[in-house]
Amino acid sequence: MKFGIRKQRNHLGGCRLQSGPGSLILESGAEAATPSFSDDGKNTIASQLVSRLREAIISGQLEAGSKINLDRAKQSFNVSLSPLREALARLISDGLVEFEDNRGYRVSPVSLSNLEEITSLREEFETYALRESMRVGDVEWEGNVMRALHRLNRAERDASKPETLEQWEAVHREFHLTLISGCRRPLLLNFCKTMLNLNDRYRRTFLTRTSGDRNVSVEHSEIAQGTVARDMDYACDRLREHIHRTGTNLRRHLAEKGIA
Amino acid sequence: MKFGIRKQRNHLGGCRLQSGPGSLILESGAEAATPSFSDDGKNTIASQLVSRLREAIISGQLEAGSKINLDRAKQSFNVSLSPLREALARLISDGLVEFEDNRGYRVSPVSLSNLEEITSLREEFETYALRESMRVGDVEWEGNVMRALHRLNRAERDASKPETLEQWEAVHREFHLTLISGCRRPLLLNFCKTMLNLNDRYRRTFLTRTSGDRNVSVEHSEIAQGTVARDMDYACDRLREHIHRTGTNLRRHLAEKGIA
DNA sequence: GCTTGACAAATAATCGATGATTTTTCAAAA
DNA sequence: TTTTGAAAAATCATCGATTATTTGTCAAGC
Repeated sequence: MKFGIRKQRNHLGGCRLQSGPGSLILESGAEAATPSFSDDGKNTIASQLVSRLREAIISGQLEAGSKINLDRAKQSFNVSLSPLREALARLISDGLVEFEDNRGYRVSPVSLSNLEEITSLREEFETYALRESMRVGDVEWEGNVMRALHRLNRAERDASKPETLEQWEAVHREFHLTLISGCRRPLLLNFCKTMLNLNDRYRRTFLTRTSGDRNVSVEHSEIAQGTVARDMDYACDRLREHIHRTGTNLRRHLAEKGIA
Repeated sequence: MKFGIRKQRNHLGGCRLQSGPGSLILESGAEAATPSFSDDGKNTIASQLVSRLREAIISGQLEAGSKINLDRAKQSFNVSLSPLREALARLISDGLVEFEDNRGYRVSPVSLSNLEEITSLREEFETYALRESMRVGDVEWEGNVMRALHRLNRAERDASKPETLEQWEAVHREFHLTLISGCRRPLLLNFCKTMLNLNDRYRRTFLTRTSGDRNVSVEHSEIAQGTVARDMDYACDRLREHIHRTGTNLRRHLAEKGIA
């Protein structure tokens, strides 16, 4: 007996979860597009908060390293303490939030060494997962890869339009996750997803546009083509280069901003 | 102004956090041995609960796949709902607990495919971390490895005495973590630690003693010797075999118990 | 001026109660 | 007998208030 939009008769009246002044208004347009599926796993306030907080951190709206004041966060997200704490606790696993007893939560700081670890772990883990996917992935997975590539190529990335940036980020993330989704290893996929999140935070914070000497579309296409052709070495080498180049670019931008 | 045992004047009177009938009494003797260091990171009830719940799950006291009834857990751990929920939320990251909106928390189930994934991921990434450790690890790390090996060799593993089993588990875990602790990659170490936890749950649940055709002490010694000698291929091969053998044994025991 | 320690303010952590959802029960209808 | 659906019970989720800890302030002592 679950269909359509949930009743959600909580204490907040109609204007539930509206956000603070000017910022943090998230994912309110997207879910209107698919109204009958809007309740997959985001029924509770705590779960909604996990998504909203994650997005706020990855997008850079919540500054890296900054302390998360519970009272203020409570107000700007218009929620009460219990779901907020629970959501933050879950975000620790993502590496996006840190916690210390009696000192509360803070947004994980960024650093050069952290970025370098993320990059090298992505190189290792994502190519491993890609290889496994090519080994055991089925035809449906291949189709998903091609579809994800197509969507990515169609999505334009115009820095002047924030909504296209959001959209590009979503399909880009989806592309990388689809590539490795054939491997049938939930724990590995979960870890790769976490690393991708962390990486995206750096990209969205420090990289407004790609470096001139890259054609990222071609890189994506080569990876995808090699993948569906099951050319393991070729696909993995392209993917590794792709990850490595982004890491190098990011490292330069961090250095420019004086981040150690 | 933090020394010695914390005041901890909470509402529970003297008999705080005592557990339910007959089971789940954990880590009460150990902390008396090191009274002046008992408060590293476990001040709050929620954080204490994380440790206690993790240990209860890994040791098998909380049955795999079973639902965690919040009311009952609240009572048997003698805590209130807020820290309990927060602790469980944090444990999701460890892969020890699963969660579903409005259906609550449950202990992650065990399965053959889960075990196989854990084993193969350990083979890949523990050897990767070991190689990195040998590449960049310093002398202090080498010393730590030899000390961990020594402690492991000294610890006896008598199935008839549960407290020695606990002790052996602790030093065994410490040995494996120390091996890779030289790599200077917190995210990688964290992942390996998680996999080790998951693996230990299988071992402690399904393997009361090691198979007769193994000399685990020798295996550990070979790994450690190869490691401090920085013989990368040798050490990694020994470690991989070690992990693989345990995986094979476990798989057999799971099959015997009819677990798919 | 610098340190120290008590006090106050800010913040984090916990609790008990209440609201919301899921699960169970059970009688009526098919 | 099986199915259905409403009511009851059990359980989960959230809230507001209370308690505990940390941080900030500032005057007294050195």
